[in-house]
Amino acid sequence: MPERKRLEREFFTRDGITVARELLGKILVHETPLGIVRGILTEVESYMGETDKGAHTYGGRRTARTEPMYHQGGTSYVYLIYGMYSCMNIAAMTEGIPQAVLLRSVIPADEDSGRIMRQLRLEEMNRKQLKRNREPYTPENCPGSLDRHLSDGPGKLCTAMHITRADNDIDMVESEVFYVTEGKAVTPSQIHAGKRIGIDYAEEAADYLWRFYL
DNA sequence: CGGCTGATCGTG
DNA sequence: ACGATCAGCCGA
Repeated sequence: MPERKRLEREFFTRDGITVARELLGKILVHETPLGIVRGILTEVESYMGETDKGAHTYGGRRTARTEPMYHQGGTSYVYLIYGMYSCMNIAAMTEGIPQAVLLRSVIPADEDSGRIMRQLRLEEMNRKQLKRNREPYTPENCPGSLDRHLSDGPGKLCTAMHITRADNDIDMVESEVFYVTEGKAVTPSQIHAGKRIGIDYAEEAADYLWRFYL
């Protein structure tokens, strides 16, 4: 199979809504010690700078944590949420304009990727089993929810693709191991829009249709 | 399938 | 103190 073309700077230096919609169907690639993991992006959300009450950068909050959102389009922004999960974003626009796209869901792009995602998610579930003093799951006896919900949420996506805060503030246009490539064709009619999830505190911004999914 | 809840820790 | 969440548990 021919190598897919990587997305260049021009793709990411557009507004956060355009970049979000255009990312659907593209392939997120992470080269890890376990092998290359490829996920087809199926759900994303836009976070639109200093005026978006749902965004970490609302009101111009520029701190050590939010700094990557202010960097040029194509920069990764990975942060810890609820003390135990990572969330992965890609910055849009140019330096100084803190728009970003939260990556909410992928499906494995090939069999190898599916195997790696399953292994990483299983390891994560077993760390919790251990703490609860329960028997670890095996690839055979694990609950069906593992496959049904392999990487269909921002935290699960990061676990399945081995994305941690070590991957924060990476330029995904230049990186050799963490980048996005062309994927499958998506037509406008395949793109659905809904309210963003988990930002009830954002008042009217909680109702904006800035979540996009296939 | 939908609703509820505890877990857990870096950040400001 | 507060989350851009998740899994497990419950009832329908």
